Amino acid sequence: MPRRKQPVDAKRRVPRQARARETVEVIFEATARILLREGRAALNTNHIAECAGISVGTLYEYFLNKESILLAMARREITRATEAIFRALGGPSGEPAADPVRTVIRVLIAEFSRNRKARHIAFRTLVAEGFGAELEANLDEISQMLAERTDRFAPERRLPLPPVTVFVLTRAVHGVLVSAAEQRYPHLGTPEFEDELVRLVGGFLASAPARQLS
Amino acid sequence: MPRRKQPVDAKRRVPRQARARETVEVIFEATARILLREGRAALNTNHIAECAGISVGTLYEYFLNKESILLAMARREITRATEAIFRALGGPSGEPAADPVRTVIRVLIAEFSRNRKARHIAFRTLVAEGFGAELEANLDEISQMLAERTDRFAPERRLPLPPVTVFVLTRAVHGVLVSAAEQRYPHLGTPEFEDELVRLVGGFLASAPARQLS
Amino acid sequence: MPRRKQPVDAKRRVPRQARARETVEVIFEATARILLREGRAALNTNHIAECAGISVGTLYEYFLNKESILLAMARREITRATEAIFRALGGPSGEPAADPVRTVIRVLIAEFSRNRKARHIAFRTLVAEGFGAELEANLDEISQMLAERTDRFAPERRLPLPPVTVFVLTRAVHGVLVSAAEQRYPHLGTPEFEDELVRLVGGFLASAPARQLS
Amino acid sequence: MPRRKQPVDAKRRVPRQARARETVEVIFEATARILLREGRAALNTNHIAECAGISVGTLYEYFLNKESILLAMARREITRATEAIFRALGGPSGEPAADPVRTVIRVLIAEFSRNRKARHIAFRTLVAEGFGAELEANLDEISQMLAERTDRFAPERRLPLPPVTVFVLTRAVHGVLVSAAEQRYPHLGTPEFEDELVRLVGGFLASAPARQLS
DNA sequence: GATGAATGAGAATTCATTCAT
DNA sequence: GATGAATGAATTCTCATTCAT
Repeated sequence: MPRRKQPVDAKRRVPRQARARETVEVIFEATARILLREGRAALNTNHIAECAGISVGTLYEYFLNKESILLAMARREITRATEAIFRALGGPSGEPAADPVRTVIRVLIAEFSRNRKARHIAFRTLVAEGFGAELEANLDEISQMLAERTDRFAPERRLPLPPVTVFVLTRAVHGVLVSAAEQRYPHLGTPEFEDELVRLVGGFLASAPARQLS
Repeated sequence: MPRRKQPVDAKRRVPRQARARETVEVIFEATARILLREGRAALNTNHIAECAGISVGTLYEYFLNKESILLAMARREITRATEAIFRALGGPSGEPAADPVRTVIRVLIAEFSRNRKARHIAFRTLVAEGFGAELEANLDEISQMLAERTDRFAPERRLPLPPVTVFVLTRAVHGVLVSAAEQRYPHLGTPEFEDELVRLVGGFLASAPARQLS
Repeated sequence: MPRRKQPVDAKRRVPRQARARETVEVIFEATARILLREGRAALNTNHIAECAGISVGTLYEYFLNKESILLAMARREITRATEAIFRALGGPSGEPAADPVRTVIRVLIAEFSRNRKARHIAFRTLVAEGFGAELEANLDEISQMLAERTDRFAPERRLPLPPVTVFVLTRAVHGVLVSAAEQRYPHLGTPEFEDELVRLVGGFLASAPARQLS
Repeated sequence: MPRRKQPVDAKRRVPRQARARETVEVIFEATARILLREGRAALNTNHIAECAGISVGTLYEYFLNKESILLAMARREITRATEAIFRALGGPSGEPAADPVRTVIRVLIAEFSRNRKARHIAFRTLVAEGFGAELEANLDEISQMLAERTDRFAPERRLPLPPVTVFVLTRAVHGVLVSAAEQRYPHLGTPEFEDELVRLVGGFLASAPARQLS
């Protein structure tokens, strides 16, 4: 590794043309493929470029360095998961899902099942590069949205939840999913797994101490 | 000629003498300091040796390679946490703690509060190098032990818990603690935080479906 | 050229052992050889290391980058020239040379005749990297020394010279030498050349307006 | 595929249209700005094009390669200086200036005061690329012309000067000016500075050994 | 046991130049 | 004439590891 280190953040060429967006996509795919097949240690820019069928130079037109690729991937995954959840819940103003908790968990499981290894490594990079707050903020955003939603359609629920509860709840679910996705757990995707997660959340919420309506 | 990558595992000299143990300790401290202050990317053997005030050659007397340092650190943390839990629970055959769940959680919080970031990075590396199984095995071991214990003193509990439940429970707790440690979550260490975690576990166990005694 | 740019200044390993000093010398020689035979464009760290019979890694133990090698060379040349002049003039407290101006010019010509091309490129780098002031300071230091000396042994001379005169004089001589060394001028080293330079200085000093003794 | 290094010389399109001349000007300005603000190391064609607000492709319409840009800049400066001197002296066949030496020096000081650093770097590059002869030839051309001129109007002068004298004289003056420009010497532009230079040349010429008329 | 200079494969990154649009 | 995305050879630089002292 030569000279240390540029910002990692800060985009290069903004992919405006279709061609450019394609290139970025190809880079992401190559990165994921290498991560999956050969592991993080085998990930280097020359290899990515070769795998992607582009030249190193082109790669550097779009990304500042190796880390920033992983960073971008992680961010895209975050955006994607968030959108999937919104969509599943019927959009910002849509009809409430019958069981919002189960809906969200189902979507999350689906997201974490895609591309397990690359996703995980990308996320790890996000945290390692000091952008872990983005991930955490996203968890809070989702739970915030869920809370509002539940509130709107089920005001008898004793919400809003206090911040500590939200923190524990989101990190618990996230921790289970991350661990399961980490290539070690074969049951990610089974109905039992989904049931257990729903029960985790349900049990926690059910045991919440009564709280006066605000 | 650098001859790269030997099996990461397989210990070198077992540090028996006091001097040797000191050296290992000094290496661990240097590693933690670098991880903490300069991040994962700045961690390399030359730097560790320099920071530790020893020569690279000496470092290689004690560790087979870079990864094995992190591996050893992470293992020590795991061992330490496991022992702390055992101790708190009164040893393998000791008196039962009044509330084993709370006892374990209290110990875990204490452990995660120590040396937050360095510990986390060591863990992350453990996982990255493909030794995640070790970490996971440890989680399962602890929960297994807890389950037995609870079983022994509270046989009316509908144990043993099915593996999926154990998985979700342990990873949920671990996920919360990791996130709190990583983020320097200000509430890590408050009674409310402990209560919430206890409630998380308790609520989950309480909502477990009835199960016929085997 | 990868990532831009480290300090250029700031030494690495200080060559204390004889072996180390040898290595530095070997690097300098290789650099000079390449510069002479293949030109500045062909100068790269791999090539230098190969030429010097060492590995690139070793080169980087002693120098931060390519520029810092040139920088060090230039500095060594400056030191060397200064010492040669001092020596020729009989040391700080020695007997005065019969003709200090000619003595200094002779030494300077000898210095500029050695290693013309490498020397020149090293100096150019010194200036390009923003350390041109060192060179200028050296010129001033030498002329300062000369002035004191002449003053001491020939107080009837109308010294001290005003700063502008010193500036013009030193830069004039230096300019002539640099230009002659620049590979283009074949007469560097002939007695006529020396005579002309002595005349340049002599004529200038002779035409100095009278100046009251301080 | 970047195909490197074509003969640095050999012009491309001769900028005939006003638009074309404008583009060349913009490129020169961008180059000077980069040289000035970021140094030689930061000078590259992509950067120049970006700075100039044109595309790299366009840049290559006007210049064969990077070096030829600097070459053209340096040449323009030389031409400009030469023309200024001719003009000041009243043209090739005009009336003689009262004091040709002072006239030339005044013009040179004015030239070197403009655009100091960028000009200097362009020159340095010219030399580095092996076109130093062009610069030197120009110096000789000017001094030659001056000599003729002085000869024509003051035949009692013991001219022609021998080549060594011409060399020393021109390089001395040039050296002083380059150093002053490079160092942002505060006195460049003061009457004293001009006087000193005139004295340098005058003193040198006055001390020339008698020479029989050819 | 300790040292630390040396190694060199390998990874990162640049930038002059082209060419299809 | 202009554009700017793509190219990839060339270079810089790192760092795990060894081994002679």
